Amino acid sequence: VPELPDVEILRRYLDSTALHQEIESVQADADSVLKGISSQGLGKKLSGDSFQGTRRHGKFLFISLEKDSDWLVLHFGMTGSLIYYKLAEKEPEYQLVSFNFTNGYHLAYVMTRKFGEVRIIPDVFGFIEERKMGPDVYSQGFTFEEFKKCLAKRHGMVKPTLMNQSIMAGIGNVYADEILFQAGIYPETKVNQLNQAELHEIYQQIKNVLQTAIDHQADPNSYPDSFLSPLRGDQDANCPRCDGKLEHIKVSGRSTYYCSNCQKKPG
DNA sequence: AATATTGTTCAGCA
DNA sequence: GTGCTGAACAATAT
Repeated sequence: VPELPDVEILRRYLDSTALHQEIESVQADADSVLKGISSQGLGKKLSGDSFQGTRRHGKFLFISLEKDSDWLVLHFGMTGSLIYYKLAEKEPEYQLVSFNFTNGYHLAYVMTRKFGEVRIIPDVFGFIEERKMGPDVYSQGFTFEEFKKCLAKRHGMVKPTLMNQSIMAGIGNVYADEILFQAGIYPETKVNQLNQAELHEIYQQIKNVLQTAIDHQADPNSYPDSFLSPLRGDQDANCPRCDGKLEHIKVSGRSTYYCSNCQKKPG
């Protein structure tokens, strides 16, 4: 689930717990998530240094260091999270990497499935370029004009387009459904069939849905009653807006929830 | 006990 | 070359 709002909450969590503390050692399951560096290499790189600050682009979290100019990169795949803890008996299950601080605390990078990424990079901008990532949809610079530029000459279905990180970065399966539900757009609508009003509504709902999710700690259980995401997987849930039956289909291979009454097929 | 789930990458096709 | 779609990947919960 770690999409933009989840990663933003993890970023703030790290900011409020693990900055400016000397790193004593690092343990890492090298086979699973470490990329381009060994467990020992990572330990050697970070030991004696400390986390200085954080940045986020899409679903990637970047951590700057106080002594070294390189950055630590974390991607949380589908099931990743961070847990800051002190006592050894509190060590979380499925901890793949542990940053151990001299004050006795640990920051755990936790993940049940192993689709994640932990690496060291020289600079954030170069990494974003190299991965061909589109603009971060939560940043100030992501204006309606920018959004329209991203969609220019696109012909695919709107849902996979919103989820394509090389077009725009941050939206995943769950929030794509939420954005299109709030905007009243059928998920398989072709991008080139959207009119100006529909494009603008989608743009506004990107901003609105992500901000609302962040304001609620990316916890679906606390989202407003008008939201669709808390109802995912609930077999007999009805549409929060019209009380009609919610549909569950596959779009481009991904599980998709929508309301056939509120989100009409075009044409 | 099959099946659904999540994000990214990549094969295959237009 | 380029864009689009869907399969594959790991491991758990149901």
